[in-house]
Amino acid sequence: MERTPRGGKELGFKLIHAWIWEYVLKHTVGVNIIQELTKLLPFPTALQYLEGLENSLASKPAEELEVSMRGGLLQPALERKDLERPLLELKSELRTLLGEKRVDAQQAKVIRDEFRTLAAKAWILLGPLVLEEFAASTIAGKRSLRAQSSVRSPHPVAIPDSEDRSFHDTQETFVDRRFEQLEGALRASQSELQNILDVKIAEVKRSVVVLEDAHHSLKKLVKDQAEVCKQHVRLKNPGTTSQCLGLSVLNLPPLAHALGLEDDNMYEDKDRPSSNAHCFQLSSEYPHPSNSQDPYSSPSHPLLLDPGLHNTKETARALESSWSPSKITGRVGFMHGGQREKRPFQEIDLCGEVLICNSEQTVRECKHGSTQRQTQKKWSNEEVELLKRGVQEHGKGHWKKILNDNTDAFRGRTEVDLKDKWRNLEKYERLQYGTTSSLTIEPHPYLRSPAFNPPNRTQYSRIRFLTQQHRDSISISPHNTLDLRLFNNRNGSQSLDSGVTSKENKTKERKEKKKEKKTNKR
DNA sequence: ATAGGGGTATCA
DNA sequence: TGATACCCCTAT
Repeated sequence: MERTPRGGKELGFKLIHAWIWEYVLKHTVGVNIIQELTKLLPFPTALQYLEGLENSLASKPAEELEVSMRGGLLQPALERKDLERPLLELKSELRTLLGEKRVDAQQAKVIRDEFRTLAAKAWILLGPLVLEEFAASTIAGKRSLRAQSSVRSPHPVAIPDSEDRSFHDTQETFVDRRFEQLEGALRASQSELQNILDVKIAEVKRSVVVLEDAHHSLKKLVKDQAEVCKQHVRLKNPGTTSQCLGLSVLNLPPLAHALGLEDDNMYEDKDRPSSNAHCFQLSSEYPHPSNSQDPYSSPSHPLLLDPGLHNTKETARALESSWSPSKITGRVGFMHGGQREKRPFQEIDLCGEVLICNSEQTVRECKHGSTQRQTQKKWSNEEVELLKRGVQEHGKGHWKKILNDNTDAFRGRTEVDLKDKWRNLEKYERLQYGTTSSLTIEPHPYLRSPAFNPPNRTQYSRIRFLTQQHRDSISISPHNTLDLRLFNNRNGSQSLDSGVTSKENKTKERKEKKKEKKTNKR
């Protein structure tokens, strides 16, 4: 039987060694670790394995060999994942040990043993590839061995050319040189990445400045506009002026702190904290972002502009003409559909210039001859208890049944009221429905410090609206200058007016649509 | 009839 | 003044 030339075995040895090192290098950062590993990696197991394979190869006819290889004799016994995980674990352990510079003999032995096992496994994984080269370089022409493994080495190993001096180098030199190459490449890519990162950071910083400027100018604009609006629109409840003009958004915390701001669901009601107290309780777990080390702490939300469109002078006039005070006085006490037992209406001051209209909603009501808003009626404890019992009995969603069960207690309420109340109970008292025992207060998963109160539903919907509305008109040009098409050249008022017109048109369209519907019904 | 979006009166 | 409680509208 022909003995395999010595060179073949050396090559195989080098290959697997180099591969292991490439692998380790790829997953390791510190040079000291690599140095330490060098001492721990004799690979005797792999060597033995190789010798065993060599012998069995030498004693078998070629056809049989090929069959057995195809049949899976040399197929990798491991998935790469299986190899990777323990190696990574080992690596982190090594890093810890080396970081403390206390690798005692016993620890070293454990590590060495584990690495031997891994090396053996690595050999199994790499076997077919190595053998292919092995066959080609040693017994070329005599045997045709082609490993049919579908598995490829994750890190292809450069096979030293036979003319290359490195082929004759000692094992250590070979590996060392490979390290230098790889380390150099690593360093180069790292500095390249750092450069890219620096450029990006600079860009972001510039953008932040631009956005802050924009924010300030927009804020000023909003305030000015708001002053104008206030002069022309008198609200029924002056306390809600800011609310109706959307000025509350001006007081928002820096939104960019909010993780996942882009996520629309973030500020959904279900995600809101049940109370500030609860927030406070949770704040220790989730410190306020301002406590973090982030040097790019963000400015406030850049698009905090409320056009206050339906509260402009024009709108106010339109409202006055379409909704005369006398009409309203006449309508007090109107029974809406006759289905609901009305509670007494609120006194409305129609004298002078009090304009009782805060929103489109009210406009619609007036236009269609509906009544004014019901006065609020507080839910009594009894009612709430009845509602809870009803939900337990009939289940959530069967409001009519619940209402019919207690027509007296729920006098003046509709099934919709029950539904709304239950919604609030769920929302703010974390009430669950179903079994009796589940009617409890549960800790809310929303985690936020009290210093950061997310915008409420109204605020958020405004922000969303405004962001959408102004997305096209405000943008950052490629030259990092703010493109304030809407506000440039002191044409702000004009541009804004045109915005009003379009908004009014939309409102008109809606109204007309409604009219059409009504007439169609008739 | 119900669910869910949304406005606003009122509370703390 | 922000947050909640209550009420209203409308698609399904």
